[in-house]
Amino acid sequence: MVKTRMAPSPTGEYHIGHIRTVLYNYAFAKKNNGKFVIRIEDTDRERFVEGASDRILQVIKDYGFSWDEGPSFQSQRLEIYKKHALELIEKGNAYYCFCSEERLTKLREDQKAKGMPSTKYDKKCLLLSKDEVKSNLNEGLKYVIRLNVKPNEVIKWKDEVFGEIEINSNDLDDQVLLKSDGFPTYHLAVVVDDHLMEITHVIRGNDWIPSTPKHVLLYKYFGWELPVYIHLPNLKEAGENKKLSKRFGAVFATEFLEQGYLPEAVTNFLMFLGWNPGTEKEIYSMEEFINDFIVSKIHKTDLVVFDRDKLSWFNGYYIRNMPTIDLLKALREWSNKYSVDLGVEELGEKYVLKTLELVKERMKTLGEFIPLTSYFFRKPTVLADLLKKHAQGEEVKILESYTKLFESLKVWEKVELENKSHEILERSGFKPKQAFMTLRVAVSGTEATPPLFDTLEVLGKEEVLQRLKTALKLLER
RNA sequence: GGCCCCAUCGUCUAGCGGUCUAGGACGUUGCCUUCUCAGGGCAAAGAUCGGGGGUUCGAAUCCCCCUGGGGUCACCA
Repeated sequence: MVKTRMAPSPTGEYHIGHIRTVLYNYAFAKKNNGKFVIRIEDTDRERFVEGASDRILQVIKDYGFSWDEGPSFQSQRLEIYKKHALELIEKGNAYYCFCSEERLTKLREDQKAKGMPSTKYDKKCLLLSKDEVKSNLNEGLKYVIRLNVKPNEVIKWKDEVFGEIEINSNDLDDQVLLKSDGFPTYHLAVVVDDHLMEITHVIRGNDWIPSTPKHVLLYKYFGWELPVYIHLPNLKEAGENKKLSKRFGAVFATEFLEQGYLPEAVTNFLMFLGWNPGTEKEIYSMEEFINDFIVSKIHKTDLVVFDRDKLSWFNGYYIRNMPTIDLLKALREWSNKYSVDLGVEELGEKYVLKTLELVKERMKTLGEFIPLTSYFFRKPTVLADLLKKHAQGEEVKILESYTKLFESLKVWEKVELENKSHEILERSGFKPKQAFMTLRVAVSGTEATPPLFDTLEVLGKEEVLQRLKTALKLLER
């Protein structure tokens, strides 16, 4: 059975790139009727961040994912890793090392000074006799357990995306497997856990390629079957050739949600960062993605730009194509979850729905609802200059004649408003733009709104007349 | 610096020896729809496929070199 996993480390906030990795792991498992598991890799006590794992789990859920097993925590499985490290010592594939940190740094400095191409541990402790080791252990000396890498051995494996990769063991260091605090390092823990949890496919960022040979070696020493490796192109910032940076916008998975991006829009965007179906279809639901996701279609490339403009387009697309009633629900949930005041409270659900109907094709994020609809819920601030801008000196005449017209109307709906408004144009000689822009500004305070007569209809007769009156007063001064 | 990986419009990409005068999407520009902004429709600009050698009747597609970019070299993951 296919089994994939996501193994977050609770050392900070979850990055949007991590969600993309979750997405691919999840989809691949589901596509193959397999399982997706979550494992928390909390083996670094120094960088451990309180509450981080809860937040990571939460954001994975917020993006619409669920898991079939876990979360399990590596910190609760310490004995298992130690047992396996000992097993390797037994076999001669690992050894105790009692070297101090000072010696290690000095060693590295010396190697660097000598111009050695890379710095590596010198296997000093491998020379220790069994008795020496035993007495060191009895004295309670601090130790680590290191991988015993044999020289000049070719290590190779086949990556499903990048193909055959091989490396000489001379380029590998005697990696620490078990730290002096009794915790395993990543390399030991992943291999042991992936094997014990029967993970069949490892899908992760290609920044892991350089450490894969260590894992391959470990599998070999344990005598275990290698999982299938699928490395993904990493995400980068446009123009920077660098990792995503806060300087250019959100980078944490939660930030996008906070700003009013829809999970399904973000995941749709993420799907195409390193994968495509080979067709021209670009709008994908999770089900469709699971159905069409094929590993051979993962783009074999180094870096992929995280194009915020395209994300924004996806989000706008999802917003305007969502039934308005569902959008309103999403908007309310968002405002509750992130304590954002929509500023719509007193006017009732129906009214809010009408305004949303008018602005939804203009929204790129949920948050944009607020500035886009503010004049529907509060009196706008109207600037005299703006009022005069399109009126060509006729602002008072325009506002007065339309006030008179609107007062006389029995039916307040947009077709009627539009027809009657055009009739005035003919009689008075106002140009459409001249009159309608003036009205628009008087009623909304801005030059950009949904179609004027839709706006007037929603605002209602009383409110429109009041605003026209206010505008007229402003002009008197 | 050692090792590993990568290289098609600005960006995400299609392409797997001939159908490519290189297709789509985002972005950009223009036109139409119109009272504005969006949205929608249409159109345009935009890559001699990083460069140079091969292989082949024929290469974006295969091979080599160069260049450029990225990753990684911890008792971090």
